[in-house]
Amino acid sequence: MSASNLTVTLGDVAAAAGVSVSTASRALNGNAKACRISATTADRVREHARRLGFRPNLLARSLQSRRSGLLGVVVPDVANPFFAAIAKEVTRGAEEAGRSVLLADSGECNEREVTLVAELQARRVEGLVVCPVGVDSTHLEAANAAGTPVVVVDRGFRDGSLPTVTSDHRGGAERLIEHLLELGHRTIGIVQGRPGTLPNDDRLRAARDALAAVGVSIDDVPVAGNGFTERSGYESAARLLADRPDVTALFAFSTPNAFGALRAAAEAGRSVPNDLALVCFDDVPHGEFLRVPLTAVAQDVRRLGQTAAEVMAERLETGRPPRRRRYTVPVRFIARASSGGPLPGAEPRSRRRSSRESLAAGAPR
Amino acid sequence: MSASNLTVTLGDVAAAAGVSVSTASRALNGNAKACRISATTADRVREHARRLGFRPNLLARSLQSRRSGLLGVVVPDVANPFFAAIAKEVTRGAEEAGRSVLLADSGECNEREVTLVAELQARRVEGLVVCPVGVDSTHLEAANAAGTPVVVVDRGFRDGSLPTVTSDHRGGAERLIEHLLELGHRTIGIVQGRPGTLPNDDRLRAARDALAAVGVSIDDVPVAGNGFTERSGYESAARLLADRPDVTALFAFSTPNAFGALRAAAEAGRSVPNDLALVCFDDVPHGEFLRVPLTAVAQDVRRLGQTAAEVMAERLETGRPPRRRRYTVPVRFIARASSGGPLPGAEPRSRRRSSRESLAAGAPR
DNA sequence: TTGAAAGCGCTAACAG
DNA sequence: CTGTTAGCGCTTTCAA
Repeated sequence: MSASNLTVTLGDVAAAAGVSVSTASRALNGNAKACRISATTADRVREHARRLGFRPNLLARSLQSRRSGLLGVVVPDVANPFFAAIAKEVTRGAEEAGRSVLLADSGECNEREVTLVAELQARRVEGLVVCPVGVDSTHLEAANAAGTPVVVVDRGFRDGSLPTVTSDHRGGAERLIEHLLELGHRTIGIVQGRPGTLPNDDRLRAARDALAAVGVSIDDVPVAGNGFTERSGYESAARLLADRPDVTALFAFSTPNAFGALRAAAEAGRSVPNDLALVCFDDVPHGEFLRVPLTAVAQDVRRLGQTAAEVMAERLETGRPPRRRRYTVPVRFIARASSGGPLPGAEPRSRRRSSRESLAAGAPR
Repeated sequence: MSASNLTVTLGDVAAAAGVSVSTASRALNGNAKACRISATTADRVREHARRLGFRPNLLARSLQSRRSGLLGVVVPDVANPFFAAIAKEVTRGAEEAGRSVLLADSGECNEREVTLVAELQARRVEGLVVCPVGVDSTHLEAANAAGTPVVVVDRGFRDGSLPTVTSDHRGGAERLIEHLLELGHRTIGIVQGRPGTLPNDDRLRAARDALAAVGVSIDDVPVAGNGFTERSGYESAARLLADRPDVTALFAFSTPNAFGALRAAAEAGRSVPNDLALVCFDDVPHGEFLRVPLTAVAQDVRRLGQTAAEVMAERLETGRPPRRRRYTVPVRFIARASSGGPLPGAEPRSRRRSSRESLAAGAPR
């Protein structure tokens, strides 16, 4: 029996085989041919390595080769299926490239993110894929400048130099607003997520723009909310419905926001979609089994992760900086029951094809 | 400006400060006092370290100290919220203990799991938390024996020596069956998950036992299914409903299984809960917004992960083997609409308090 | 075809 | 109080 033994070193194998460590190293690394090691010697070394259960120490190898084979991944909440899906695709990509993933959870806390990034750098990760908390990017810019390539996913920063992969937030928001406009809605309440983050602000701006385009003044667009959570959705929707009883539709910026809004609507005695239309950014798994299936814009989370993985892989393999700074992944509009039918008394209005839509660039390839 | 610079070594700092590397090392590791380094020297070293942006190379430190500070985590599918939640808790626990997590995704493939475990061992992880694919454990037993402590979560192995953290599968299954029995059901179809895995087989056995206890012969319990997926749920439920039109209730072993069964029921023209009761193991987030809220047994996923983290932490900190081999986390029964009301013509039957229930042991502390 | 030796960056005995 | 020395386990010139 040759149970693998973590304490057996290359030296032990070499000794057992009666060769030097350098020979053993060469024999085991397939450099046999290249380094002109005799077949018999190579076999002997391999045989002894097997017998002793030799497992090369990757820490030592990394130290010497200056290549850790590690990729750092930082997300605000691993338990969130959205980030979990991204982590999965990135992990898969890394493993295909022979790298392992060091996963860290920032818990939506910027300071923690800073610490974690430093820690990962100390472990000499070769690259960093980060879904940042989103308020500050100096630590990421610094890491990138210091030679650890950084790719940012989901949330990002309006300026700066980091390659960023996001969904087409603007296109998606615009599409949802257009949909509501088609149905005759004009007073649309916005249940936003976390202000200051790029996805939130992009969606908000796009929504306002789309409304402004049909003459709805910005003051006539009630907005509330302070996070992508159900709680924020509930509280802000409740407030919105109380303050502005004239809203006929709600646009929630996340599914938790939408579920919160659903609760608030129910408590306010407004049934969806009859007394209130509801649309949301992000789809919910098994949405078809909901009591009120939600009209939504689905992000292609896997593609988000894959794109990040590809951008990182290219950066790592070629050593060249990324081709672009922004990679925008298209979203998918799904009309379902929650947005209801045309508002009574509304003149039908056909959807004007959005200029953005055709711009939504896919990932390379 | 002192941008952190990954290429600055301890030697550089020492040179700049005009001391030897050992002095520099001691000054920076807080061993100043213990090693009687003069305060001024220590300060000078620290100052230069800061100025140069020195970041200690953890790979080198790990190699020398023989402590990688790494914990390996292997799950069948990171994108699955269940495993993501476990990964999160374990990650949190590891980070609290100053360790980083190497995350790997086995993709439900046993061979891949074997490879990944070997890879993680090569990276000298100090411990391994694994949600195994579940068919073979020799590689895990080997790792454990070779000195890398292994903790198994969710799926596990009936025999072997690995400490295992699971939900109370038997108690949960028994509870659901009891519930259906109370409502008067006697012909209950089982939409199982992946046969051969411990959770599946434990649930199946408990369900059969509970039915046998009221005189339902094992041949009268139709069972179908080959995975925890929606597809398996759909196909097996369809088959079950076709072959045994007399079933009045279905017990799905996972939420995807349940959603599949829901589709199959709809296609078979049986509405839930009126023409067919449905219960399932595992809860679904936002279950209250489903058209037919599902009666379920919810696993305490976070506690599953926390327990695994604790068991691992204790093992790592004390060096002692775990106190027990099985850690069973209680589940929570939630009655909702999908199981319907009492079956017409069924004599009411009060629930016999299960012997298992009181046995469901919590995690230590 | 193989070995000796140097060194990756760090820590820790052991001497001063 | 601080420097010297010897590695941790591996790869890789450079010689032989």
